[in-house]
Amino acid sequence: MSEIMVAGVSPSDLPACPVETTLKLIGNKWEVLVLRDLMPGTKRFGELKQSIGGISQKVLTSKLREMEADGLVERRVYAQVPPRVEYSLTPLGRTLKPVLDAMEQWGTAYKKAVAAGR
Amino acid sequence: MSEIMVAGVSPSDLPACPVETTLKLIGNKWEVLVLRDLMPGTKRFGELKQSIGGISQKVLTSKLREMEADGLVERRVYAQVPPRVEYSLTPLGRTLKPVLDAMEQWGTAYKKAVAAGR
DNA sequence: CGGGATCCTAGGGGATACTG
DNA sequence: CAGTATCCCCTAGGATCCCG
Repeated sequence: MSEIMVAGVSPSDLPACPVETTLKLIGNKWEVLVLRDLMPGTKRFGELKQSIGGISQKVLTSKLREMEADGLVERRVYAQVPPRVEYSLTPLGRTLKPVLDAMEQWGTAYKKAVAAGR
Repeated sequence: MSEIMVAGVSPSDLPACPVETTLKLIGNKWEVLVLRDLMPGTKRFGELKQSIGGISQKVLTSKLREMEADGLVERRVYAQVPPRVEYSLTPLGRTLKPVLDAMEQWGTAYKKAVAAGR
């Protein structure tokens, strides 16, 4: 990750604890789900809304804006009508894959334990 | 994790997606921080409140109760006065270490990038 | 289609006071 | 000390309507 640019963020904005730092960027349920659904590749706004499921467009819009401002997500607008807007992860956003993987693996193991253990 | 007992949870309570399953249990900022601070070992209520920082005792109590109900945290009460209550992670709770580690590593790398890259 | 702009509500969460 | 019990606030987030 050493070559990733992190514009507009001063170290003093960040908590001392690394875990809290991570929470500042993806401490919200919706943010994690956006990450999950963009990890495989680019998606349009509507696709994202569908695949996340249960999110309102207002919230999805605002989360995407936040994540864009944080440098995790890239927004590409195509000048055509009807509008086409595509979202994808930035290189920085993709560095979060290990976190997502850990969550996915734990969830899988937990579900297995629940199914078997009781 | 195959030998962990997960009482009182039916598979139908859980989302299909493993990531969402994980979010159901530790999708909250405070829950992650409780996990972080109990990972090294047992702590008393007051210690926990201090080390987490910025959490009210009402919220801490309720989060600990939830996590206890979810089988992540164990609560041990010592019959003495003044009361002594100790919290620790259950074996199941400890299986979340990889998730916490991933978050910690990402946060560390990110902070380094922010400090250097700009 | 992708979103602004509004309006509105549930409930997460703080502050304070009291108790075993 | 570790809660429980209130009161209260605020804002995350849903629903709707409109617009380029």
